[in-house]
Amino acid sequence: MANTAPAPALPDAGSPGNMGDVRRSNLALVMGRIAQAPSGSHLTRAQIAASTGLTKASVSSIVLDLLETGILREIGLNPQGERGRPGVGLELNPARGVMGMEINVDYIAAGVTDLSGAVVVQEIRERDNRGSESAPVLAALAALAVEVRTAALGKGVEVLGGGLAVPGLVDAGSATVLAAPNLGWLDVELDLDRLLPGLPLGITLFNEANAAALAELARGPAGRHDFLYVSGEVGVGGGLVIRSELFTGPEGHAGEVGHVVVDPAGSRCSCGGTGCLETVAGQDAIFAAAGIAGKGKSRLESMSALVAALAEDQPGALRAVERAGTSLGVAVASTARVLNIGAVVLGGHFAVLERWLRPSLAESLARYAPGKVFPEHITIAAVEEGGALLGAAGSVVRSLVEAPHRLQH
Amino acid sequence: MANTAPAPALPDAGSPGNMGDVRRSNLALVMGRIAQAPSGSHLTRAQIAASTGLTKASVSSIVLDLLETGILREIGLNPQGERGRPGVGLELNPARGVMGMEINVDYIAAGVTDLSGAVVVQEIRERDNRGSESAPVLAALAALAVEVRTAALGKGVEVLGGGLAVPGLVDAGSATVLAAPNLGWLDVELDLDRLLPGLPLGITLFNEANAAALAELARGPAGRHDFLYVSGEVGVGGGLVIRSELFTGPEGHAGEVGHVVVDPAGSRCSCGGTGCLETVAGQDAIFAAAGIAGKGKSRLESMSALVAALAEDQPGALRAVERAGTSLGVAVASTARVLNIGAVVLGGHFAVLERWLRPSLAESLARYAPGKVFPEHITIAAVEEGGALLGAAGSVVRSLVEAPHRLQH
DNA sequence: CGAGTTAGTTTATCGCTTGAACTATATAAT
DNA sequence: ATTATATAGTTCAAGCGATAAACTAACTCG
Repeated sequence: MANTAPAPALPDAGSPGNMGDVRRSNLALVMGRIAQAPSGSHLTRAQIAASTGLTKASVSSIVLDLLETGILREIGLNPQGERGRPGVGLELNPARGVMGMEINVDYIAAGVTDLSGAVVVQEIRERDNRGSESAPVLAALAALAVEVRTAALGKGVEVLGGGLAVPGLVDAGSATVLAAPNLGWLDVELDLDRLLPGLPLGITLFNEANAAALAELARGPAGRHDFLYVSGEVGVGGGLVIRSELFTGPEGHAGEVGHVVVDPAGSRCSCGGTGCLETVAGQDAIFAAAGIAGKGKSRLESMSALVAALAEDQPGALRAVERAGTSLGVAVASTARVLNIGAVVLGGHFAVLERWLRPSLAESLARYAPGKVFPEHITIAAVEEGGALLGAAGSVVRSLVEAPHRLQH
Repeated sequence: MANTAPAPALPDAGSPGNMGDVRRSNLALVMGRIAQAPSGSHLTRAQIAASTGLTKASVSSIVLDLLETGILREIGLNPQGERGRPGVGLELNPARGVMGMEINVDYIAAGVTDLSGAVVVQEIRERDNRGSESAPVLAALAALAVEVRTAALGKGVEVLGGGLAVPGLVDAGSATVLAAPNLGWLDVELDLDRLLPGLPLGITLFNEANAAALAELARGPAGRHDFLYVSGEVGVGGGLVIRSELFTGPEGHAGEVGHVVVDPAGSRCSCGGTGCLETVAGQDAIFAAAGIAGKGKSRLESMSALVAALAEDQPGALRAVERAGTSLGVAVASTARVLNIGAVVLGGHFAVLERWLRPSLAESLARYAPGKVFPEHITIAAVEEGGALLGAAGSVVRSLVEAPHRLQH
């Protein structure tokens, strides 16, 4: 129930195809058209038929199914003025939504968006989760989630499914957090169904950086289908989006740019490796190199101190960030060559420090991947706050759009 | 006609699905079962029905279609001894094959395999293609291909399609060699239909390292679905296989391990970058570091000289190869982290030098990607000669197996 | 030789798309 | 107002492909 990994619209070779598959595929096709239409565009059955290539008869039948599930809604208003019988508009039902959740080092969060991605409710609760057992954290999150769900229901939005983002390696299939060093979690299997029971779509587990990358895909500039999202947090995470799909690799945790080797002669990393990007460009590494004491300060305070130091042109801070930019360039260059990726989106502290990071990053990319990653393809994340939460929710919506039959019966 | 990129068995969302798609999907399903059966296993319709989940009636109808295209054959012989009516065996028609072709720096080659991958004819012709215009090279290859085709026909094998491997960046869609530095080709669009006209499946263009990786997938140890193939030639190329699929990235040329940065302070690379793996582990780089003069010697001669030097424990040669191994380790470690890949297959000169390369490579991997790539997952290529050729041919066969309807009518 | 067993084909049925005919509802022309 | 025209959406017969069950075919066993 909880394991709703993004499934292909049509069955993978291995199981026989039947006419039900055709139906499912066409349900997804129609659903996709409606989902990608700009809101207020008054899409009609006839238009869908024309743009998809399906016949009007098929579209009518498919739309009927979708209306019955409740994810679609007819709009009575018909914009007159054109000749001929006016069509009935179709749109995603604004009374249905999904919940995004996040567990992070300093906080837990939950929010509900409707199916078009608009935020209905959102709640962040500070909580020091470092080294905490998973049970109390999940209990706190469950309480928050129930609150947020009733708040959404109060606004007329019913929650169909959920996504949970966690800062660590996850196995979505078994709902297990394999390793979240900053939380101190190792091989923790989460009982997601108990977190928020009775959701028709269940709850899916995501890696935080991957979820943030997905948010960037959904909410960033249109037409960008391939990029590397680099998430600067305590560690350095990454999310790879290739042809508008999250690329997760054979075991589901690709995109770990934080552990690309940027200096073979570098220092030891918490992962056991040597010279990883994280040892130069992670938050702790930058604070240390900039001479900002971390003791007693929260990460947010340290970050403000760093920005202040940079604004005052303090050489130590400038040098630390410059070095991070150069190393980030090396890591991105290597990744770009191996993966044939030409665009980079900076998130987390890399977005905050972009002004000071960019020169050395651009220079480094020009040196190590000339003609591959151009400065204009280095951008900062469009989503500032709650990226992981929004990305997790958005991904659940997307998987629903790609397999709407899951709501039937 | 020529652009037969491996297509999914079922239509990508975007075009309406109809019952024809179901048929195509099930044709591929049945075809797949027959193709993956060990030769001589006497697969029957009933067995296929049982293992695929299709009904006997459907299988019969599908098999009939496949027999009509000529890719399948019934075996009259029925192994008696079991009770009940004996089934008729089905197998890939050994009278059908595909042609693999290769253009490389020092030679051109063409060969025909049958649909089960067995080599029917193979011909390598030495030819210095360095800096040569594409037209004469293609003319020579066309002549060779025609010869090989008639030779195959003489052995009763009809060629259905072909694959051409080239050492450079290619765009399979437009049959264009974007850049092949070692040939001196830049943006050369190939007229593949003229190379060998009248093939029902056309001819597909491949990158050499990618094709070799595919050969490794098809002919290497069974059960290995994810690996990085590193091809050591004049340059260092790579092929990424993920979940038994070639991963080519958004623009079709992922896997370029040769240009991962292994030493930010390293020397300039022919690609314009700095400190790329190729500047340390490419053939020329190793020869130079080992003190083996390239002047006047062919690459083969230089390689023999190097192996001889290594066998004699000459320190210069040992150091050069050790350094290459260390750098290869850095590049593989970075790649492994970004792509979540845990196995490496060494091809080209890396396979030849494996004995001397392995210690430093293993040590390097232990240092830079501890717990990710284990020494026992570093193996040398199972295919020694003509890997690219076999891989290109095999990939064409595979795309046929995945979409057998392309031969209908 | 007949009973039992398994392979493969035939036939009726069902589900889904298609295309054409048809109904519904608007604007534009008379 | 009435009629013509245009467009939206539904209905209905036809076709295709999968399914299940009945049937025929070909072998082994006793």
